[in-house]
Formats: sequence, structure tokens, C-alpha cells
Amino acid sequence: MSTSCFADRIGDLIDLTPAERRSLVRLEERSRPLKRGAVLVRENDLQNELFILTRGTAMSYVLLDDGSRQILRFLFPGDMVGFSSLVYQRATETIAGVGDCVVAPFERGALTGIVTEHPRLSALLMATNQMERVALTDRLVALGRTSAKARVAAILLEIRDSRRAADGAPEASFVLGLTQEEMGDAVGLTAVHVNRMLRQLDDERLIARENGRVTLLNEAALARIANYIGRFNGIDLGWLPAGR
Amino acid sequence: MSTSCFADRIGDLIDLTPAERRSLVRLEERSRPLKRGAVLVRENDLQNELFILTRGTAMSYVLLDDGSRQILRFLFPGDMVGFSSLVYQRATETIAGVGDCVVAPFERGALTGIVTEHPRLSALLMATNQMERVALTDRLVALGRTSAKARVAAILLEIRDSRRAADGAPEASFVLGLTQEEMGDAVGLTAVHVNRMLRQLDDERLIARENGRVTLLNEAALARIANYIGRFNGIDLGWLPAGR
DNA sequence: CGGTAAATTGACCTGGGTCAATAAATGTGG
DNA sequence: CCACATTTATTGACCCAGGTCAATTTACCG
Repeated sequence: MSTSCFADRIGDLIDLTPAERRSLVRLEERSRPLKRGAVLVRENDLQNELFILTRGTAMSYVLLDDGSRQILRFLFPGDMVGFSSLVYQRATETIAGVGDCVVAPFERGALTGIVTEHPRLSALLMATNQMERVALTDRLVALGRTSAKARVAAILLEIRDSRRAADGAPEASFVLGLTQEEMGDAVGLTAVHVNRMLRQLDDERLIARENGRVTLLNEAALARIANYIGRFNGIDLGWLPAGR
Repeated sequence: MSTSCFADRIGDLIDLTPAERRSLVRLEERSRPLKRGAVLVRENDLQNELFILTRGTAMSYVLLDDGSRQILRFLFPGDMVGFSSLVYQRATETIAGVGDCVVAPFERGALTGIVTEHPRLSALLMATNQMERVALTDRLVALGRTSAKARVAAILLEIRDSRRAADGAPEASFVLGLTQEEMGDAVGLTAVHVNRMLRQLDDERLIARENGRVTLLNEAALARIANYIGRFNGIDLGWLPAGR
């Protein structure tokens, strides 16, 4: 079966040529399972493999000397993983499964071919890099300058967005798929305090919870609290060269 | 005069071909002054220009509704600025001068040519994007999981690194060029608390201060406190295609 | 059905924020 | 070069958001 999760992801933004699509499909030829909690890449390991996550949710994180963990990002199907090995010999972050996942590994060298033969794809890779960078800066702002309540609201909206249905419509009700400890490690809080903030949002009827499923009862209010900025609108890839 | 600050920056990593160098020089043909405090790009403005900072120090930041500011990064000569406009119509962050600066503006479309004609340069752009991304994640870790003292130590080391002499040797003594408020806005603290942490580092003889000049008296201890990771070593661009 | 991971909650503590006053540095016009 | 105005730096007093610790409870799993 010749599919590409990455292509599916960016399919909304651009019409790929058959040759481009073939190149992308080739990146996902191989596949490797990654169990919940299992580590795919360990920080500081030598590494020249990249991955595309094809199924499940994963995360990247850093561990500090005192044992605390900062989760850098959550990874969803179609996400590129381990791109820092384009620059650094050793992994800058650990990659692990949040739930059971499947990843498609490929060699760094595979990008050489793509960059050489498909200028538009390299432009597209730059574009997706920028989207990731902006997601990181959004979180940096949250950690640096917003309250615990805002950060918890923000991560709920972030997870909600990652669960957009195939038709692109976000669902107000979804399975979190994260423990409260993971949420805390992502937004710089303790699990205990995440729990208190969830309770508060619950008490205020902004969300409802039942067994790991969350329903956003008042998205407008949550968005306001969270300083939420939808990054789905206003995308413009007008500078891309023609596809080959 | 045909120079490229960007080329100078990456010159250590790679030998550019004459054609590659010409393409990069062309990006910096124009130049525009940017005074201390002046805004080059305002968040949310329509924007399809990119820049390379050629002189001085600038910064990018986001303002929140309550008036607080999160500085996302400091920019130094050779840094690319405003790349999020490769994806978003409206600027995702404000760019302003920290001191007096000079920037070289160029059109988004200029990248189309580079990507098409110089695969190795597009690969190099991806690589520099990754370096910036890693710098962002390092700061994310600092904000999410380290103490005020650690963050202040970290920003001192960051500024120190940005001041590396032409020969690549970092100097222990340098001019900060930032107010304590700017430092705080970068690492998620108030100016008051930045001051207290500087005093503490001073009292512990880890640094010395005189009129905006800082001397790192014990870099090893500072690095330990700051959870510092030097990102200058271990760089490997072995996957890059041949230059044209 | 026992056993472990995850969620909850209360009691208490502290790192960093807030507010306010002062001093030092820097800049400006004349 | 001076007098004044504006930032910036510094410090103290006090407060609170979020951390820590510990005890239960609930959910999940073979």
C-alpha cells in the first residue's frame, strides 16, 4: 500500500505531483512499532535516522539532572521526528511513545535526494519546520508568561486540535490520552496542580470529564483563558516553487 | 561590497561554491537601519518580507493582553528573521531592535530561486532552522523546569556565546547589552527578581559586574547551575548534497 | 480478584511576584 | 560642561500561586 502520512497531512495545503508523492511514500516504506512508554531515541545517543510518525501519539522530552522532565512536544501521525539529527550527531531529545505507535524510519541521506530532486518539497519541509517552530514559541509564551490555569486550558485546546476529524472539523469531545503527569511535564506544572486546575475548569463548567474523556463545554471562554491562537487559518504558501 | 553575514556565520561549517555565495550575497543587497527600540515587524501585521540581521542585536517577542511580554529570542548578525512568513500571512511575532541594528530585507520569492537552484543551500537552511529550534527547546526546558537562578545563569551564558570573538573563542567578559527587564522577559521572570539573582551570583563570586559589563568568574559552576549544553560541538552536516 | 498506575484532596511551605522607595546611570538641550 | 529628565538598577516588606508531602480513592490489567 503506497501512502504517506506526511503527504496526507500537507495534502490540504498543496497538490503534490505524482513524482513528489512517490518520493514521500518512499520515506515511509519501512515501519517499526513503538509501544506505549517505549523509547525510540534516547537523548545524547548517536543518531542519523529520522522518522515519520505514522500511527499513535508520541512525545519528545528532556530529562534534567534532578529527575524532572520537560516534554517538548507531542507527536501525531504525519509528524517528522528527530530532525535535529540533521545537524547534531547526538540526539538532542528523547523520543518515546505516549500510546502504542508506529513510526517509519529513514536515513538522513534520503533527504539529500528529495532536496536535490524536489525543490518544492524542500520548501515544504521548511514550511512545516516553521509551523513547528511557531508551535514551540506559543508554548514558550505560555510557560513564561501565563498562569497554571491558562496553560492547562491551552494544552486541552492543543490536544483537541490534534484530534481534528478527517474533515478538519475539531470535536469538542475527545479522549485525552495523556496522564496528568504528562500534561504537567508539558506545561511546566506538577501533576497535582494540573489536577487542581482541571477541577477548577470543571467546577466552572468550562469542561466536563468522564474516564479520560474530556468535553469542552465553553470553547470561547477556554480560548480566552488560554490565550489561544488558532494556527490553522492564515496559512499562505504562495512562495513555493512549482512542483516537479 | 559583496558580503553575506549569513554566509560568514555558516562559513565554519561548510565551503560554499562561488555560485552559492553569490546567491546569498544577493539576499543581503539591500539594507535598512533599525534603531534601538524600533519595531521592524509588528505581530499580526501582513507580511511577506524576510530579513537577515547584518549588524547589532535585535529580538523577537510576543505581547499578551495583560501587557506582559515574552521575548522569544535574541537575534545576532547572520540570523534569519521573520521566517514564519514562509507559512503565515500575518507575523507571528514582533521584531524590534535591542540596540541600533541593520537588517537586509528580501522577498519571500527570493527563496524560491535558492531552493530551486541550490539544493545544498536549502538543506543548509533546514539545518539552521533546526539549530534555532534546538535553541528554543533549550529555553523551553529552562522555563518549564529550572529555577530563577538557573535561568539567569543560562541567559548569561547564552549572551556570552553570542559574543564569541571572530576566532570562535568565547570571552569571559562582555557587555550585556540588555536591560534586566529584557532578561526577565526572555526567561519568564520579573526585572526585580533578575536583579536579585544577579546579586546572588555576584555574592557567590560566580560573576562580577561593572556598568553593564559582566565577567564570568566561574564558568564551570555557572554552566552546572544553568544546565548548560554547548551546542557548538557535535555538529555534523554529512548528509548535505554536493554544492552547485 | 489482587496489584499497580493514575487521579484526588488536604495541609502546609516557599520561590518568585508585587509594590514602593531610592539610587545610579544615561541622555538631552542649551 | 551643566542642570534636569528619563531610564535602569537596587532593596526591603509583604503576599500568593504553585510546589511538596502524604493519604485515599478510583481506574485499569493480567
